[in-house]
Amino acid sequence: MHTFTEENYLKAIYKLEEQTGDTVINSDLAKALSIHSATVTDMLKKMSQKKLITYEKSKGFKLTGKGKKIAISIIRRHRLWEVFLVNNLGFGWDEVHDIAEQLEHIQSEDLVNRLDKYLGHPNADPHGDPIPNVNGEFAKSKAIPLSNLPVGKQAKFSGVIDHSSSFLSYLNKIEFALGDPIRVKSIEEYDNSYTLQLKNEREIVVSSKFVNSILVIEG
Amino acid sequence: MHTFTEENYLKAIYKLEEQTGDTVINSDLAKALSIHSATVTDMLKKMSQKKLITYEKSKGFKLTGKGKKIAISIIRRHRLWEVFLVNNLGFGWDEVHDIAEQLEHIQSEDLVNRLDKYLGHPNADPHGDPIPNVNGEFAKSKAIPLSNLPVGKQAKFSGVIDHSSSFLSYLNKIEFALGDPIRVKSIEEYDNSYTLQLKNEREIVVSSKFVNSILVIEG
DNA sequence: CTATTATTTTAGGCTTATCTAAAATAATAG
DNA sequence: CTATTATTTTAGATAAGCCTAAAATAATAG
Repeated sequence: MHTFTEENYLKAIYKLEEQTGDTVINSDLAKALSIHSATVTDMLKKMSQKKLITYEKSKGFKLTGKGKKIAISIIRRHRLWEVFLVNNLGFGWDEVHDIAEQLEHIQSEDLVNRLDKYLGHPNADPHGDPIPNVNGEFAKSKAIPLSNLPVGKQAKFSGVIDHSSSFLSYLNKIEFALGDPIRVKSIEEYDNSYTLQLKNEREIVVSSKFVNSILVIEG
Repeated sequence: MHTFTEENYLKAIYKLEEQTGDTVINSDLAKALSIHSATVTDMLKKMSQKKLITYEKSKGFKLTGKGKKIAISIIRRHRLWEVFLVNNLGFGWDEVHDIAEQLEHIQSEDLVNRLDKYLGHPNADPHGDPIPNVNGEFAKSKAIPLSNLPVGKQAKFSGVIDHSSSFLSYLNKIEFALGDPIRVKSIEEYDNSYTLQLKNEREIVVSSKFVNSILVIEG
C-alpha cells in the first residue's frame, strides 16, 4: 500500500497537528523525522499529489481525510503491538517503542483486528495512550496533566506525556505505575517542586518537570 | 543490520542450497526471487564484499558461515511468527505465509527469544517445518515423503513439502491435519494413484503428486 | 573442435529517499 | 519600509534495487 517512509511521514504530521492544533510547517516535520527540509519539500509534493495532505508552496500543510485515516491506523497498530509486547511477552514499557515502530508497518487489516481481539480490545497502550478502534475513533479521556490537579484532590495515574525511556525507567525505579493512586500534598513555592502522596501513604518529592510529564484522572 | 532485500536473498539462497545440496546458480536465484539475472549479479557482488557469500564470476555461489547464520535466524523468525499467527490469532495455515514474510524482518533478538518462550519453544511451525533453536540448530527429523512409506505401514502426517495455499486448503477441505494417522492401503499401478486410510478408517484416493507433497513419520 | 544455445555479466537507465549548496521567499526588527 | 534573518524551495548528487539490451562467457550437440 504505502511505503514505510510515507507511513512515518503521515504519523509524524498527525502528531504535530495534534500538538499544535494547526497546520504543520516544514521545519518542524524535518526536525521530528531527523531529516533535512529539502527532503521534506520533495516528499510533500509527492504526498500532495497522492491527496494525503493539502499543501501550497511555502505555506503550512495538513492531512486530508484520507491521510488522517491512514495515520490513525498506524497509531492503532503501534499501540496494539505495544500492548502485546508488554502484556504477553513481558517487555518493560520503556523497551517497546523501537520494536513497535517496526511492527506498526506490517500490512494486514486482518492481522491488526485479530490482534486487537486477542488482546481483549484494549483501549489504551502501556503508556496510557488511547488506542483508536477499528473505525479510527478514540475514546474520550478525562486525563489532565498532574500539574493541573488541584492540591488535595485524589486521582489515578493514567498516562505519560513524556515517553522517553529515561523518564519511564525513572518511574520504574520509584515504583510508580499506571493505575496507581496519587494526590498532591503540597507545592513548594521556592522551586515549584511537588510533594506527592502515592500508594500506602508513601510520599515523594518531584520536580515541576515531572508533574508536567504525567497524566492523571480525578477520582 | 541488513535490509529486507538482503535478508530475502539470504533466505532464498539458503533454501536453494538445501534443495540442491550444492552451490547455487544465478538463474535459479533469479527465478526464486522473480527478478532478473542482471539484478542478481549486482547483488551477488555486494553480498560477496560483505562476506555473506563466496562468489566467483560465472561460477556458482554459496553462503559463508556468517551468511548461513543470518539465513537460519530469518527462518527461525518466520516459523515462530507462523506458530503465533495460527495458534494464538487463529489464522489458517494457508493464510499466514505473506504476513510471516513481513514479520520475519523485524529486528530484535530479544523479541524473537521472548516470542519463542511465549509459544512454548515449539519445534515445528504449522506446516511441520522444523524451527531452529536459538543457536541455529535444527532438530533431526525422521520424516519421509509419503511416497516412500511402505504399503501397510502405520504413520503420522508430520509436514508438507508443497506449501502452496491451494494445496493447504485442499488438505483443509478433506479434513486431513498435521498429526493425523495415515496408512497406504494400496497403489494403483495404472496411474500411480494411492488409496490411503486416515483417522476413523476413512479412506481417500489421491494422486501421485499428493503423496510427493506430504511428509510422514512411521509409527 | 566448432557452432549453437544457455547463462552470466556489463552498460546504461529509472525510482525512491536521502543529502548539500545555493537561490528564492517569507518573517521580523529597527 | 527596508535590511537582516529564518524558512522553504530548487538544483544537482548519491546509494539501493530494480530494469532492458547487448556483450561476454560457458555448456552442449553434432
